[in-house]
Amino acid sequence: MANMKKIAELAGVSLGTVSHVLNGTARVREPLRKRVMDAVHATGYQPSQLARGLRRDKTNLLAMIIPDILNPFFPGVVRGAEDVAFSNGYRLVLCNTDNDHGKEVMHLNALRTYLPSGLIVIPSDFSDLTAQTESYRRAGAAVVCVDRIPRHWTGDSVTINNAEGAYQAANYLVGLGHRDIACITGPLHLTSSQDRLKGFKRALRAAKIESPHGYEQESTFDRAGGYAKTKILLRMVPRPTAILACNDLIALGALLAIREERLHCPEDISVIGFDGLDLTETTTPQLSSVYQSSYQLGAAAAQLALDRVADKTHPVRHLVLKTELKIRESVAPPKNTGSTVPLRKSRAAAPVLTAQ
Amino acid sequence: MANMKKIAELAGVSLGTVSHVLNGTARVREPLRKRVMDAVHATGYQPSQLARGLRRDKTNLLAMIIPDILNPFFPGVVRGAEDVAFSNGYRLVLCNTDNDHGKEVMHLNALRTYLPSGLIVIPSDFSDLTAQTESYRRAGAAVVCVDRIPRHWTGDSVTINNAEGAYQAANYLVGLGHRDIACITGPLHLTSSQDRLKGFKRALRAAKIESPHGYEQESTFDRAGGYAKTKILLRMVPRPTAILACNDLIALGALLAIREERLHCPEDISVIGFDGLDLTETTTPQLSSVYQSSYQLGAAAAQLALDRVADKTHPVRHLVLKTELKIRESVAPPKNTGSTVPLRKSRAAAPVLTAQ
DNA sequence: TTGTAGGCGTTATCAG
DNA sequence: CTGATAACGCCTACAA
Repeated sequence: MANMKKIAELAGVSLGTVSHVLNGTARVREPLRKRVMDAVHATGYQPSQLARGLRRDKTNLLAMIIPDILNPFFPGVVRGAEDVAFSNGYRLVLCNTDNDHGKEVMHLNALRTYLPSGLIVIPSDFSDLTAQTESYRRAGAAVVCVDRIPRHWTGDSVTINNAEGAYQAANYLVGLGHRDIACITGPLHLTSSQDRLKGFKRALRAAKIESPHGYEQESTFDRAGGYAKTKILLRMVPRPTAILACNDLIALGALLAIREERLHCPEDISVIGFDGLDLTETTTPQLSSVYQSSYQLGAAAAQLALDRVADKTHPVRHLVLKTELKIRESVAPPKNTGSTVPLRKSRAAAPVLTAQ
Repeated sequence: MANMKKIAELAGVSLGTVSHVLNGTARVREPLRKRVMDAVHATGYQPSQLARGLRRDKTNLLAMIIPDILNPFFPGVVRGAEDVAFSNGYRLVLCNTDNDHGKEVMHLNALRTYLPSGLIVIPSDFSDLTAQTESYRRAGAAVVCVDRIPRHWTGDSVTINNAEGAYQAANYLVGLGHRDIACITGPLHLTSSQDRLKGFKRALRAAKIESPHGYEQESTFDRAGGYAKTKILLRMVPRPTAILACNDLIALGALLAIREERLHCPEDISVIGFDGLDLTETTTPQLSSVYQSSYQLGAAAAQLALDRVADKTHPVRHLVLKTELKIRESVAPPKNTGSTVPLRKSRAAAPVLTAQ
């Protein structure tokens, strides 16, 4: 592989001049410059990122740490980050933690000595990352925290407005006439889960609704959890007429449990999910959901990181992206308040409604 | 950040000894060894991957190039590769090409000078990669091609048995009594698409079925393509009674088009997808599909790469993974041959069948 | 068994 | 404006 020395020989200039031409670090006279560039093109020379990084104390790598790319929420985040990174000449090193703090630390340690310019991290469930990430900052890397923010986090961050999103969803159900509204939350040690629950409760409080104790069920962020918790909810008296599922996978499990109990969504029970994944469009009924742009989340995070690379003294920013309530087929008024025609009419076997 | 020199000072030994201890490249006497390790632990020292890579002419990075992580097929591949990489001490640099050969080349060029140990690539649609990847081989990297194999590819590769998978699916439809079977293929410049079509045709030939010309529709590998092509198919005379969609997203589009035309799957028309994504379980009806393990695909690719890193002289391998036909709700015998009870009975509004 | 020194490919500093 | 030259941190002959 060609190196600078060879280019210098070919162009008949010194090594330093080649570097100056390549980095624009000094105004080199045109004839020399051209000779250098010709040699570069002739050989297909590309500078060694390894040597460059070693010398500059920094590479064009961004470390990205996420729980699990198999969870359909995360590909969007990764893609958003990669696009912004790529268009700025950076590359992404992707690491999955499975929400395992040990793995997270291993990745963090292993990548630091590559001297990435930035670190974009969606923390594993239980982690307090300040210790680990501090060493990145010391190494000059820009650290951005995404989606879930550890307590006491002081660096840049991007989240969505979890509380507001949940509030709007719950409020919509209230507006439809629902009074018996349950919530299946995500793991409550996550800030995002906590905030969604807060928003849910605020909506109920505003409507002066008091829920039975078991109406709030904590679940894992997956279908199995949603299924299990819904089974519990469906056995409660009074049975809830609506469920706010704090992510779409939970909602998927809820739909499954509802069908298995020979109930119908939305006629017997309404369901709203959270995230607005593509799969909400292909379920039956189509799933209403609090949409958030995972792509924007990732893109914003990468941009924040690159901004900080460019200016270390920039004041810390906490970006909060908006959610959007997308109502599809999975919600309807409760049976006993027949104020509105149900949204789905095509299913002949649907239970007859009391009004209209 | 601590470096080897500092460790040497702390332990009161020479720089070379530290290196020997760390790399096990010479048998260092225990007391010295211990002093070195103590210093390492005390400082939390980790060797600079940049310097090490520069010196060794190779890093513990694997470059992974895929079309688009947002396509639900690819996260599994990435995860499989990352798991194998991680458990062997390697990290993955992830690049999306959007099937854009230009982008692919940019990524390839940008990553080469990081001296990754391996390159795992799912080629962009049109690319002949031999030129690009040759430079990786020269740089000592192990190159593995996954899922789609360029013509004339001579290196290691992993694919699935596309032809056999499609054959089995088509054959199953034939066995059910279908004679009017259409196929919506992926882009036919991809080997995977070609092979699936071949398998489809072989099954029909074996059953002595001759299809009208338009029964083979070429589509992009997405929902929109599947939707559009299905619309075309549904207007043909005779209308096909079954469709083999060459991936699940196409099948999703087919389901949508069928519903929009007020037809029913599987009563009016059967659909089988390809890939066996999770989403096939949550559609209505649940989608039958030719399952392949994207995770295994990625894991095998990474393993092949690491094997070659360990032994450059290993003979070239072409792994071909098996598919498995998963029959769910989206297939039934054609209406005019009432040999079997349809699989779905729950929908009251379903058209009456001619027999049974 | 341990220490020394050269060099991997860059960049940056500093004379000319 | 151009050219030497010294690091960056590590590995590895080779010498002791």
